[in-house]
Amino acid sequence: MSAGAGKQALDQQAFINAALSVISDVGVEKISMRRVAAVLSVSPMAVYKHFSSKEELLTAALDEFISRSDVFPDASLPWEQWMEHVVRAMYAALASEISWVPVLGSLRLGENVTVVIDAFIEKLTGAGFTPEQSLQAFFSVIQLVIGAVCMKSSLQGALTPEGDAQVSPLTRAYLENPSARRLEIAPLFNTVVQAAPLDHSLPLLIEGLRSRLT
Amino acid sequence: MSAGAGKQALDQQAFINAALSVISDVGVEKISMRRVAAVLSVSPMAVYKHFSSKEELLTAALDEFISRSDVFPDASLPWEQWMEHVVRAMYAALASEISWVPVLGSLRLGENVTVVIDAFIEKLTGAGFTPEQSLQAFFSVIQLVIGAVCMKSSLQGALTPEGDAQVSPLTRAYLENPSARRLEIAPLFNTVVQAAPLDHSLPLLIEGLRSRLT
DNA sequence: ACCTGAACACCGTTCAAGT
DNA sequence: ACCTGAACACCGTTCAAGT
Repeated sequence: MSAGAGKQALDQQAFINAALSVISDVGVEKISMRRVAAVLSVSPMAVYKHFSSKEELLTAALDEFISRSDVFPDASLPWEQWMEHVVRAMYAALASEISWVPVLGSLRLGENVTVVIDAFIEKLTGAGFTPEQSLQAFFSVIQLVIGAVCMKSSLQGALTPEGDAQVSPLTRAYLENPSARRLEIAPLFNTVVQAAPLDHSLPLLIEGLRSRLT
Repeated sequence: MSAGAGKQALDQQAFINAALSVISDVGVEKISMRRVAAVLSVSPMAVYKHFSSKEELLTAALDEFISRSDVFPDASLPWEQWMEHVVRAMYAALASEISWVPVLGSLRLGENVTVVIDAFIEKLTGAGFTPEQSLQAFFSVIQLVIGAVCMKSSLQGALTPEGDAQVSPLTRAYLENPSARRLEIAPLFNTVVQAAPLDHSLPLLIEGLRSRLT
């Protein structure tokens, strides 16, 4: 917009993009105002012209991340399949940028979440649920996604290196004080822990919802 | 143990207790090695004789927190009620020390979680579920608790001051771009958001489980 | 308006040293 | 063995100043 001075003023979006690129490089836990500024070759203090704190920048970055995740399937699917797709897409998005997980509980949810809510209510009311049931279903489902992704990140020990016997830390803790019962359970334990967390909880929830409908 | 030199050597437990007291004073997000050391009137570096990093100290502190939470009700309750009690007790414990929530996804689960698992499997297999179903039910339930407590902490804007109209930040975001649909939903919105998150999701899950049993 | 530089009050962690 | 002191390489944020 300005004259050809080479460097036009940066806007909020530029800092949000920079923040997301830092996050995908080093993770949310290592992002810093200095790093974000460095991506834009700008002084660390420039960020404060656009966001009043690190938390505000992260809140905006999370909202942008959500809007880029694009979770909606074909609208013509029956509600059970539509919901399963949306939930799995949310889970996949968060699992692909797992470092968001620890801060999910401390950041405000923003504008783009409301778009997802609208779609959810539209679909479920169309299927015969009341608006209230639909809204409650949405929050139940979000709970499951967040919980699942927390489980995933806390059950597998942060970085599982390549080879290794692939025994999760919790499985190891479980077998440190063995008992008759534990030895009986142990074979199940590792497979259940390693399974995709949504595979059991999501069908349970959908079944619960279906039983409300009829 | 040593002579009456006034100050016997500190053990791991002393540092864990100090960490928990710092957490209950200032929250997990503000704990630091220096603060923990200060509680014990000791050099910050003393902590490293017992824990090799801050993360290890936090992992031990979380495990201790879990063991103190004491979630088990009367064993004679039918499984649905037993489970509802355990889940609500877990939720209440985490809600009372809400600052744990953000780190739940990044800390390893420790020994004391395995005790809870054992009790869960015992109860559910006694009610007719297979060991595998019981274990999966446990993880589904943990997902719900973690998700619910994340929702709670991220839906209410960190600190809701006393009076105020009590409109959650998400509700406000929802009404910033109103539409016919949104105005219709709005009255529900705030009440659903403010409700205890488990009140809807937990019955759904239990209903789903019950339908598996028969 | 937007950005910079220096400074303040903190961090986690290492290392050599004390008793 | 257990703890200390000083130091290193970082943080978020404030403030006065530059253009």
